[in-house]
Amino acid sequence: IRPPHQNPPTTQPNGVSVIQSQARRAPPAPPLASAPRRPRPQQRQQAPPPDPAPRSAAGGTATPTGRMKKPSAEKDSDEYRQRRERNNLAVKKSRMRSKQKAQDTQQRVNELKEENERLEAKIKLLSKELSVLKDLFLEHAHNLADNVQPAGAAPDGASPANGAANSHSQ
Amino acid sequence: IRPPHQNPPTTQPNGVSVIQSQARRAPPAPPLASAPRRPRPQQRQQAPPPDPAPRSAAGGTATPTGRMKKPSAEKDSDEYRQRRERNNLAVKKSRMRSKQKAQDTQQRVNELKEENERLEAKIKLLSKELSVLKDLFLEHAHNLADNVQPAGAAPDGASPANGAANSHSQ
DNA sequence: CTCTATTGCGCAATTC
DNA sequence: GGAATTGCGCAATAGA
Repeated sequence: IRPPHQNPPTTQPNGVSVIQSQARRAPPAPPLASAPRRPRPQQRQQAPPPDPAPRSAAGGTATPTGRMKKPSAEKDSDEYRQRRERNNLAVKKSRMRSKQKAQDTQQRVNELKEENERLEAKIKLLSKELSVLKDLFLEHAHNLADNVQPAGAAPDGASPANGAANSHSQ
Repeated sequence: IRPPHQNPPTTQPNGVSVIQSQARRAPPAPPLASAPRRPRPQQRQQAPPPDPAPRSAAGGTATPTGRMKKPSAEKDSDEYRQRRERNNLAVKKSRMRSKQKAQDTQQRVNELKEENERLEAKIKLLSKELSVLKDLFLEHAHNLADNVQPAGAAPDGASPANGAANSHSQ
């Protein structure tokens, strides 16, 4: 595992503070083979899977220089930058939480495992105790039998411990 | 959760199919305010924070101070594309596993919780049984007392069930 | 050194 | 319009 680094927000590892800066990104930065920006189908919404039409390729870009979607400026926009930055922040936050949750869950597993062991140990103990007591009962019963039967005359019928023969289902 | 969509890579939102071909990405694509590709500081390795020389952009083919790994062409390289693609694949795989693991862990928690309940129920049962048996013992002890003491004469000393007075803790 | 696996990051789409 | 999520690609590493 790799210990998370820590990079204080607003600073890049290399020390470049990238944050709220400004401008630059003149090059549209063709993301490359990057994602078509996935449709992101969600549970409720089901994007039509097929998209048989492989796009007419890059042809469309009427505005090589400009952004197609947005008439013109967008990335140059100061506001765009702000939004991006806020989003980036939100993303970081979200991911942090996600990670934290995963860790917590893992820990939960460990705790539960421990408790399980504890409980099992207890069960073992209780079972043993029970077994001992039962043996005592049996022994006692035998003693009674030895006394009563061979002697022929029972000293008295008083307080016969009762014949409770417990039958446990285990 | 969102059902993974399926987006056949190779399609751009705007309809540009950009995939594995080559060519294109002429623009160095300054990702924006983004990091100059962060050094990714890690525990063991601490990128020398300073890198005072902020790359002179693409130009420097030479490797003055700044190491231009690849003098110039790199992204245009066919090989570059291949590597990227392979990595993208690996990334996807890795993320999938990660997600799967998280799910498994969560499920583990549920299972353990269930088992815990089971065990606790069992403990309850055993405890109850024990308690009953103990009560029987007590009752028996009392009966003995009633018989022996008041009568004054023990019928016989034969096979006295033994005086085991068990004292249980808890 | 090459290749895969991980991981932080920023982006954009989508949800809420 | 805004924050939160999430799939994706990139690049830097870690690991083999």
